[in-house]
Amino acid sequence: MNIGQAAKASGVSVKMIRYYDAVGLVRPASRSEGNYREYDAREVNELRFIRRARTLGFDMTEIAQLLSLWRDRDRPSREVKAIAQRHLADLDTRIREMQAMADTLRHLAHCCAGDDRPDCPILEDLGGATPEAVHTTL
Amino acid sequence: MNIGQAAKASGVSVKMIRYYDAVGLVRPASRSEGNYREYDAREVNELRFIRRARTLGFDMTEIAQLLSLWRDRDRPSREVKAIAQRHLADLDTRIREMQAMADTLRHLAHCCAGDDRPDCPILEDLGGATPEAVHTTL
DNA sequence: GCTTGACCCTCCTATGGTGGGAGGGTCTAT
DNA sequence: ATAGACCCTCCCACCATAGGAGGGTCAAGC
Repeated sequence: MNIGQAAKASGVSVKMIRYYDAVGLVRPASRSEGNYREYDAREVNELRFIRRARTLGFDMTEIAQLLSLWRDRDRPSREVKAIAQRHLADLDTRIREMQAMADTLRHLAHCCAGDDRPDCPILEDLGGATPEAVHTTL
Repeated sequence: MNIGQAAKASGVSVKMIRYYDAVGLVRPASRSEGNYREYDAREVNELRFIRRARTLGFDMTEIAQLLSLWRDRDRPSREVKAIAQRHLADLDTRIREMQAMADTLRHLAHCCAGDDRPDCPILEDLGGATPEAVHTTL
């Protein structure tokens, strides 16, 4: 199985397979006589695993850990869960931050007439957050 | 006012001020005899504006547009609102995506015992999403 | 056996926003 | 005059991904 077929079967792009190979996230693929990378079902499964983990937002460091636990039949599920929960906490933090942004923006946009007039609470907020500080520090 | 003072007054790091200068987000700062960048209250206000916009998640392209509207006293607030709403929609999309990730992960983590045993629904999900596809495509 | 086209290879570039550092110049206070 | 704080430019790294150039390999059809 060539890299193109592995890409189709796993849903990971050819580019990314080569990248994962280069950085050592997957073990170096064996090579054909013509120096083509060769893949079997096992390796395609690992690529799938990586793709699925990426869609859940795990970064490559976390995926490397998850992969090695996946390969280890005697892993304690505690370790997997710990990684997942750390990542989950991370996600929740980022979601909260983005929600704070969105809430502020929604409020400002709601207060903005959005017509021909120049008065705009959005720009006022951006420009005038704490204007007095400038005067006092100059 | 030197760049360090402008950084303190605006809350934007020295590094980032130079970067905004280099990429043209702000107009090139005037220079002293010794080639030091010089800032006045007006420019510090623009840096503040940028910082505030960054905390609301606007990217540099959007900020460039917002800045030019801010500088234009005759802008129609419609244009500002349009940019804000586009960005808001973007934020909401990303929030929804991350929430989907978090929800899935929360469910999987909840189902995982997290003890010494190797059985782990998290790894099962990552590895076994659609395993039959591999067999049928090999 | 030769050509064609699909596929593969490596190496380089860019993205976006930020930080870090090297190597060297400027300014200010003692 | 010297020390120390500050500034300058230029380069590198991050993370995950995509694009392209320049060239090799393979399979099918002639």
